[in-house]
Amino acid sequence: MSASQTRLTDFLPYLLSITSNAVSDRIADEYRAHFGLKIPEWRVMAVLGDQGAATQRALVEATRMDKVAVNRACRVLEDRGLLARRPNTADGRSHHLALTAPGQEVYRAIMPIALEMEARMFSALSAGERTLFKDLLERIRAQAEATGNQP
Amino acid sequence: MSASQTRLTDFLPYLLSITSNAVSDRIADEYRAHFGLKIPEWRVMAVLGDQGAATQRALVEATRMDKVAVNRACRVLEDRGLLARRPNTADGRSHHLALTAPGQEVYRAIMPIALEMEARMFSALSAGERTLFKDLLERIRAQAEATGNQP
DNA sequence: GCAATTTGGTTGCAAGAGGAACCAGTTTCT
DNA sequence: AGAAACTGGTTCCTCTTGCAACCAAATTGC
Repeated sequence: MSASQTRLTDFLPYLLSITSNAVSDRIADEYRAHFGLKIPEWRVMAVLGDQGAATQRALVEATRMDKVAVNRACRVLEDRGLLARRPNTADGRSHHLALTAPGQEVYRAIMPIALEMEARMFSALSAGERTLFKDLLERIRAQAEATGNQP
Repeated sequence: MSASQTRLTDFLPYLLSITSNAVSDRIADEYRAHFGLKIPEWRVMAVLGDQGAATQRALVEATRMDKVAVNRACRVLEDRGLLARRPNTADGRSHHLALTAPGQEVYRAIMPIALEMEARMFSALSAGERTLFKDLLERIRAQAEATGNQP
């Protein structure tokens, strides 16, 4: 029972933040070095590679990123020819976005690296601890988001 | 054993990132609403309130923030009269920074709120789970930082 | 069928974060 | 003691991020 924990380094939000940053930085380096992709771009590719075509709206939901961030990431990927827009017959405002052939190749090349990097990054945890960790994160996030919306 | 987990929402770095952001956002709101403090400023106050005087160099270590961020936070706190600089007799380049009397009052007012907020944010976890979670975070961060430094 | 509201997407702006260059004071080496 | 290398702190600049306003297409209500 830590009686009076007033040390910054004992605060969970602080620990959570610096850990997340350490991991993100490390991963961002890797993606940039290997493919010149930033995290938002990689996230969009991950969703499209996994789910197939989607609108930006759908990508916002899937990645939990701001719609501006999604838009920018898509534009970059489009400019690089990794992603193509096709008109959405059901709704003239949006487009169906999908990976092009080169985009799918990049996706297939990235995926194993992403998984291997995740494995390396969390190698300090046993398989059981990893699933437990996921579960804890999920509960914390749910709580934080629930707490947030009382205007 | 998730055979082929290629879903973005199954990636630990992704989950870690969005959870950390959710918590940070929530906390940032609280500090801003109550005291007009940003997270970097709050971190500096937390360290000074707990440890007493320190140089910026020491604050950089204690908070794991960039030295520019520390400098800016200190300047803001100084302008608000919450923190004072005293010459460092041992080293003319740096100063000893410490909370002023009003600064200590703010610190004492913030602390219970910070603790209460932490408790609320992590109320989804049992006491045992919280310590476990801390431990897992620590190991992950160590691993991430170790992985990072091979130039 | 047309006005009013909503929604997907885009643009612009302003704040935040981090890096590189820089200054002043300190240590090291001769 | 003086030159060279180093370090704490500051400034400057760039890149990223998020919000708010905006446009165009679509839906709702009359």
